[in-house]
Amino acid sequence: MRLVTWNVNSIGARLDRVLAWCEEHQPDLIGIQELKCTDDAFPHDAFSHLGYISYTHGTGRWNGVALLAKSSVRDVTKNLNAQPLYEDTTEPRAIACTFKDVRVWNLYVPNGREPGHEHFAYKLEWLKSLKETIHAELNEYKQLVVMGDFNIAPTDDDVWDIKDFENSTHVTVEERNALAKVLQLGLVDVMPRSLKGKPFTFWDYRALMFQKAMGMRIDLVLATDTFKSRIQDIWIDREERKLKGGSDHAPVVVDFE
DNA sequence: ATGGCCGACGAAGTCGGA
Repeated sequence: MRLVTWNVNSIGARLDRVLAWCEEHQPDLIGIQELKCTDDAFPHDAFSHLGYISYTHGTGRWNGVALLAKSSVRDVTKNLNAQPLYEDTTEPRAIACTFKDVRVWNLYVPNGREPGHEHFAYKLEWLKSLKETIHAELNEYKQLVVMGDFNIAPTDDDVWDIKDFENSTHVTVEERNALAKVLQLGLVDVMPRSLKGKPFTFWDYRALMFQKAMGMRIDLVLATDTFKSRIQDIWIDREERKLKGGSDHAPVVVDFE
């Protein structure tokens, strides 16, 4: 079976690429982030032609997450338990489902903008609510995966050069501690295999960052030990990031069972 | 040392991304 997480940076702008990728790589379940479209505007038909049922959670211009499955799934959940608001709205950043015997959470963690920003405090609150949600889920599910764009580089090795990250988000002690609290519930950050170079999942569009190998590992797959033991391979499709008209994030592919 | 791109919205320029 094949499970994938991918921040597509607008499903509207990326539709042809995402369809082509799915056709070539045949994920059984793919979680995508940053839809930038409403549930109504989501291209359900285009995916159903490829055999996917799409479960979407999007409200428009920003954010948005979806799960696309080759077979029907159960217990679709949107939002975290007691998810904090941002500017009085519950943003569409979390969706979960039960796929066969595996519980899968697909996340788009808030960016944080800069340390000290209101959005940074929101990011930490959001991660706290993620911890509480996953804590509750672990009572029910042993085969659990929490994946998506975490907007956190877990260690200094997960960025091209930590010296370039002074006063930056994604690498602060606060963010890493908030992630560590989720892991302490009984999950492991499963390290993906890179097809070339360091196992980065994101390269900024600007300044030839991809060509200079200046990336970050911020798209993560967290798994319980019982699910991790079923993983045969986990790898980053950097080839997709190379292509013209691609997302700035690469798909992370989990082959299991 | 700095900035360098891209997408949505909407029709120019601003915001968000990380």
